[in-house]
Amino acid sequence: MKGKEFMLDIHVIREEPERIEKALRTKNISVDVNKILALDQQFRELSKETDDLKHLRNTVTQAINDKKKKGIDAREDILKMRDVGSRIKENDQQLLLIQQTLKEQLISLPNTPHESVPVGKNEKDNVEVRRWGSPQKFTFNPKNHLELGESLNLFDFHRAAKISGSGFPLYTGKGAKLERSLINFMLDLHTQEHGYTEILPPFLVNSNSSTGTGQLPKMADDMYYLDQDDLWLIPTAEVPVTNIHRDEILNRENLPIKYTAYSGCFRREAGSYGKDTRGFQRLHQFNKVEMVQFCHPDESYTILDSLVNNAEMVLQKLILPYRVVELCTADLSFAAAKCYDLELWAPGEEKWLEVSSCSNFGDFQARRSNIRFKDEQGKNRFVHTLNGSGVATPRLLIAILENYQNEDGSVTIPEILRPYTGFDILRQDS
RNA sequence: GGAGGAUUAGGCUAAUUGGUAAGUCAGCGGUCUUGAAAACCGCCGCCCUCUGGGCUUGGGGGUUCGAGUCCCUCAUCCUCCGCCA
Repeated sequence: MKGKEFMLDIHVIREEPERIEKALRTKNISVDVNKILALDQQFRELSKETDDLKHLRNTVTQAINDKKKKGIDAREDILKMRDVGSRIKENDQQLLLIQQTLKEQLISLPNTPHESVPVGKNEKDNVEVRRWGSPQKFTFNPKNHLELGESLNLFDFHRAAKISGSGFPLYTGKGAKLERSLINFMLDLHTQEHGYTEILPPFLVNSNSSTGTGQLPKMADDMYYLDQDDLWLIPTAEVPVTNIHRDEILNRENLPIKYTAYSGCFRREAGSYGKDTRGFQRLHQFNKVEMVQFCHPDESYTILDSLVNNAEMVLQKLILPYRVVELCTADLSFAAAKCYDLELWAPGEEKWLEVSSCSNFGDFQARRSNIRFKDEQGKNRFVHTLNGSGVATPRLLIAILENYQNEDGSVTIPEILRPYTGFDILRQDS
């Protein structure tokens, strides 16, 4: 049995079952660790017994070989081994069954929160870390992004619904150009100033990839699935980009490896109908620039801070007011050990909108995906993985339209974007 | 979609035509050295209840006392053909 199937280290569960149970409880997950330990125990006992049988077979089989070479009759040994062979086969089948059950249990266990994460019961216990910029004071009643976008002909949700259904964006004219400009601006920022290598990944991935980053098995209902080809539409570039190095041993000198990638993102949003669905707030398809890093275990929490800063720079260069929120234990995603969200202020909607989520996964994803490096002693160890949005465009577009709107209904383009858009203001008649 | 070839550990490469994976390079540790190189020794895929065992030749199955080797099946890559943006 190989260790790579496990996400939480079975050794850690063996040694500190209470700590794991307690840590998962802060994530609002109740797990019966004893059930897992019992399976593990059962597996190891039967495994030992079978290994002994195999040892017997190996030695006797070698003896048969020697006898045959010397011309001695070995029929008795062969007959004996026939029985041993069938017992081994039975045991192996039983072992496989136990192993599968154990694997199902382990693969469904979420990551444990880092000790520094504030313990909380729900999203209300998230902690605001800092704010940047100050919301504009309007001398008029600010419009929301839908009113602005429709009057400026930037997008068309009615026709999008005709083509695809609700929750799919259709950008038109300067709206489409603005969207493309945002993507290019962010990619240029991360590659030129933050040292990331640009990636343009596949948008469809197989089940192994989805399991590696932790989307499967828990999030299966939230992803689009193509039954005919057994492929999943990616909910984020995190999935294909992290899986670039699945089953690889990375060179220690190359760490940290930093990738940034644009991708379309596809989410079924099952169960979230009705809330926050207006306009660009929640979509089945959207664009996002993602940052992914692979690093030495000792560095991951330092790198998390810089990752958050990289994402913040997008918002600062666009001069948009935002706040940084640290998620409490209960609000952490399945695979995350620690996570910060960036939220933009939207004066038209009058609320904070999440545009980025920056997480450290520790060795959780690396363990599932078997991504390792050789450490200073030449031993293979799992890397740590991190990723963060840098950033998602729909809510960024909302914030730009609503923060940069003028009294006459026009919208000024943030200065940093103008080289990309080629225009500096959006007017009704242009 | 069809035909043929290929897949051995981090890389590269062997294995009596069925007899239980041999080497090499890189890397890590050690001896030696003022230091380095060279040389030599050990480690260098995974698991276990670790002075010892077991597993591992792309994945899964079969035949056999015994499979890298024979059979079936799937995956990936290469070449050719067909179709097509």
